[in-house]
Amino acid sequence: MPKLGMEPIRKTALVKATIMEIGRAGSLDVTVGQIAKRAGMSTALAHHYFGGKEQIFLAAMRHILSLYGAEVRGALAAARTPEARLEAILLASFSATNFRREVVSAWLNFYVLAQTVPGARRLLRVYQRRLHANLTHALRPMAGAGAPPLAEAVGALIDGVYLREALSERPSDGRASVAMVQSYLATELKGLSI
Amino acid sequence: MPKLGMEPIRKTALVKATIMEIGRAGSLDVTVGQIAKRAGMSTALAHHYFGGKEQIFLAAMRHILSLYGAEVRGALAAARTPEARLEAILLASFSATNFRREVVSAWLNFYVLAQTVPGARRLLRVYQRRLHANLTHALRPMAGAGAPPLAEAVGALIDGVYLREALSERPSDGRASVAMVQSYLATELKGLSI
DNA sequence: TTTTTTGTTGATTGACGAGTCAATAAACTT
DNA sequence: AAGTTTATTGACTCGTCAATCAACAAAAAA
Repeated sequence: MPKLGMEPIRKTALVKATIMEIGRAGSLDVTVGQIAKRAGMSTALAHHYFGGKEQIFLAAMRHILSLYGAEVRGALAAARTPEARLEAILLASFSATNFRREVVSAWLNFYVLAQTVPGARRLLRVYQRRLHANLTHALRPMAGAGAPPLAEAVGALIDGVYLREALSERPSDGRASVAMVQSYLATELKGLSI
Repeated sequence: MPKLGMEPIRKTALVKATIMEIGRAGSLDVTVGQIAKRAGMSTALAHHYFGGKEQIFLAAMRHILSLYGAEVRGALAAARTPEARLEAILLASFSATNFRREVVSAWLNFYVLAQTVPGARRLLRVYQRRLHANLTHALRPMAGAGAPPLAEAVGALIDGVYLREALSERPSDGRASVAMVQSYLATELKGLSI
């Protein structure tokens, strides 16, 4: 009994299932069969809607990225001062969501994919540019012309801290990560006015 | 015509071939057959010496790590002042070697593997501890008791800068990476004495 | 010299997996 | 009512691959 308009439902189900399976496996070593099964359909249907495995993966990455983007926008909307803007970006970047196993796994494998798959590389660029733009905007009032290079450094620091926290033994602590980046920035900004 | 004492020769050949193949594929999606072929032997022999695919991968990771360690030690040996120590660590971390395609690929996949394979996680810990110890030692004269947490931040910054540089479009520029971390440190250390 | 250890591979096994196809069925169009 | 589009799947193809085995060869030990 084919109900019409299934395409978006099936596609989101597949994307969610893909992210869950990547989290379970810790890698992209996931079969279309596993994804389809978790999404409650046949492998043939998964192929029907996405055409191939790589496109399923890319859709999943796009989804992760859009979740992160929404989180940042949401936090940013309520921020009035530059300091609040910065904190909003950091809180969103180190939120509990981003430390969930599936999300960590997605990001790490995203980096691997970005080496060779043009689509993944493009998505990574989108993330990096957006982060850089947000940081520059927030830092401009404090750092003026020094904002762009400082944003570069803070962006790298965020990625590095995330990487370490995500791969640490203990359950990841977003608050500590935020504090670390903030203390770095505090000194850095103080330095500017000397 | 079996010459004796082949084991170490075969093993190093396999490790090198593994790293090259990982670089070629950009992932761990590499067959034992490809590795064995590049190393000039049969798949059966690869299994004979290593027992399985995972052990080949771990040996390759160990090799990458030992190369990096040797590079750091070499640079550190010549450094007399704390500043020179720091620079040595940075130069080694952002050397051309570490930006070669195979090495980048090995590191990225290493992170992925560290999520699920205990052996890989252990190796990652070794790298992190060693870096932290080296940084703390170099920073102690300048930062005193503040050295350990500062070393933590610098370590994360190094990883983050490496990640970005390794995945950037343009050929990676080690010198710029070193400069970025150094300028961060300069401000940070100046801040301490205020 | 027999035996054991070390090196080596072709061939095979057994399993899995991506993608295709033909077929079925319900809904929507004309 | 006939035709078209959308949804859906079981079965199949074709390929790959990790791991094992049996067998051969040469050096070292006994």
